Amino acid sequence: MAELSKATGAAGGTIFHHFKNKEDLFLNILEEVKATILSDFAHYKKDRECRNGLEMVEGAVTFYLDLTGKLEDPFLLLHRHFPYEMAETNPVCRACLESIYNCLLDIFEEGIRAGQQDGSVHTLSARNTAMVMFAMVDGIVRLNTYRIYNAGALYGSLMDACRSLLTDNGLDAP
Amino acid sequence: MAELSKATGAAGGTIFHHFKNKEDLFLNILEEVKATILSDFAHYKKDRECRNGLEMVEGAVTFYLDLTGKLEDPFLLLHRHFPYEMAETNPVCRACLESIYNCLLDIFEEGIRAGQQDGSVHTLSARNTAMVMFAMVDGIVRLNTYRIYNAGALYGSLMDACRSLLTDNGLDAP
DNA sequence: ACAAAAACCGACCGATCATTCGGTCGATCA
DNA sequence: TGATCGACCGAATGATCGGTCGGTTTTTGT
Repeated sequence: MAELSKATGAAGGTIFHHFKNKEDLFLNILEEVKATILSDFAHYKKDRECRNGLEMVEGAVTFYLDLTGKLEDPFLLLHRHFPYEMAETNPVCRACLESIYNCLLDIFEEGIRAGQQDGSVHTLSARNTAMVMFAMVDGIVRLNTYRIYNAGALYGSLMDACRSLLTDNGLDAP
Repeated sequence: MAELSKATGAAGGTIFHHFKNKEDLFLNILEEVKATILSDFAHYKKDRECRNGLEMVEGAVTFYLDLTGKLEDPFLLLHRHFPYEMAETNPVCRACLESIYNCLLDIFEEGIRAGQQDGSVHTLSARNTAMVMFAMVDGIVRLNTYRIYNAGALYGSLMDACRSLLTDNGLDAP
């Protein structure tokens, strides 16, 4: 709170004039993060152009990488443990997190489904594949922010991995 | 500290008789986590049997999934933000984290390299592919522990994804 | 058996925490 | 002009935090 007070220039007590308590403050921040991500996604969705489903997924990966770069602090927040701990008891927090993840996952899933129809993607369960891909991309982003390795050099390999995930020989099939 | 005191049955002051301060205490815990993981890895490495590199990698994924299930608390710690924040100023902490991640990554890399030699794996950069695969597997584990989704049902799709990553048609090639 | 050492206790300390509250200030409207 | 309002301040609050310390108990070595 002291840091926030200094950063905003507002006195300590003023913050509690606008927010009930710390939890309420955090929830407002989280809602704003959600709004930003959903809005960025809407803009991206509107003016993207791609020839097939595979390109849509590739665009989604690039979009996510750009997004995490542009919104470094919000994603640092989403990579912390606290919000998920809070979500276990606070339904508002849980709903907010689910909205964010659903939005991010939908970008991948939509591309996969489109690719399945036009033949550019060979995979059975679109949702499952979307989650695995998201886990992969987000895992790289995390490796990058924690700077144990220079994972920034991995973006090329990451895109290659995504492509081979989607264009394999039907290993998902029973 | 109060929780720890209650859990161990030791009085507050007694803990500080054995550890210099909280940071020292945390570092000791982290070192023990490292020792446990490295030891578990050594045992796994000793009595595994696999016919080729691809099977080695698949075994590594299964090993990692088992490990995160068995050592739920230690991996919860590794999925928090704090250790990585501490690693930025504390070289001991950083070295400890690097040891853990190097160990985990090496399992994957070793299998990939073996597979490249026996022809069961088609990929160029073994280290990069190992990191991408690790990010994917660990990403799924994180999704699972945070319980936003029931990611436990994804282990099948995860293994499929790993296979198609390793047996693709050389998309990694220039 | 006994002394030295180590382990242990819990009251206590200062610092910091989130939060409260009495009061100031400038804008709005009668 | 004067009354009412919300925004704002910053000192004060009690709770909790990591850490200390004097004294007691247990273990160890001889």
